[in-house]
Amino acid sequence: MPELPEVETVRQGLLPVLEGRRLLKVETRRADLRRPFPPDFARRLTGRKVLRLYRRAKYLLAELDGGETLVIHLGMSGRMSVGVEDQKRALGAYIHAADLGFGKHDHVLFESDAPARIVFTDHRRFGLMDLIENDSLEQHPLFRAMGPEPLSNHFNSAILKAALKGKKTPIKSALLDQRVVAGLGNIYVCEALHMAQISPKRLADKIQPAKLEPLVQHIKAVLITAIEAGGSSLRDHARTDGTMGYFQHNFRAYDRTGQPCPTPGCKGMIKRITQAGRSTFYCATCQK
DNA sequence: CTTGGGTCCTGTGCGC
DNA sequence: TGCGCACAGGACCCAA
Repeated sequence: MPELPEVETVRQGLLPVLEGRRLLKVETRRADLRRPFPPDFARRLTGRKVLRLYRRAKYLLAELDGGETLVIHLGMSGRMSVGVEDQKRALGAYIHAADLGFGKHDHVLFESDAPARIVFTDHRRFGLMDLIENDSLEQHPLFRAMGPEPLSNHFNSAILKAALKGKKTPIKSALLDQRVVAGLGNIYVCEALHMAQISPKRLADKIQPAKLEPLVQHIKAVLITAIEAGGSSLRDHARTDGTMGYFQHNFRAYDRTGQPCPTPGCKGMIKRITQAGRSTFYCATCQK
């Protein structure tokens, strides 16, 4: 599910209940997600204070007192929700018993001293959680080869040019490669390529140099706009309060098969093709 | 080294 | 209404 804008939206929703707060209780409700939780995961988290909640690419990172960082990846279907009972209690509303129960795919519970009850739900279980020493975070296999953060100054046309040099894959696949730029997924790659009017089939090292800077700017722009919209809510993504993002209403190409191309003056239709096993949506008329 | 394909898992929507 | 298949915001792992 979540690409950078969705993870950022989740981070912002969790800030008031996690950053500067202490974890009073942590409970895992099964032994693994994509892989097992680290040894004593819940026990090692209990009582720790979250000094800072930040994001790297699609990872949520909670820096804890004691020199370790809780690493969370939402996979395809992961959600974090702040318990409705906390919101209702704040409003003085009646708390329904069902609000306190667990669903079938609620895998991790965090309680902070906000106070708040935060539930991680992930029906496909492609998500992961780990606890890593701060000093070894950058060298950790999850982050070691990761490319630049797209909204930072470390992501620019010169860096992108170097990263694409010699790449034999289509640009669509290259931009999904987290070593090239970290945080894009299927939606925002399709959207950025449409905005930049670059064909997803064009080989990565064959992009005209003059088109690289616009591509970089469109990538940044679509991410920023999507964050402002609270991300895209298709199937699984919701904000931590359960409300939906609305960037899906701004899609130009993604999931718009058969609809007219929104590029001004373009008479094309959005097509769906498969690249590297994933759907690509684009306009063959204006994307060259 | 790079690249492509299969795989993990569950749920949903479609055509028949 | 049921069944089977395709597909879903991701990213490993392994073979070539």
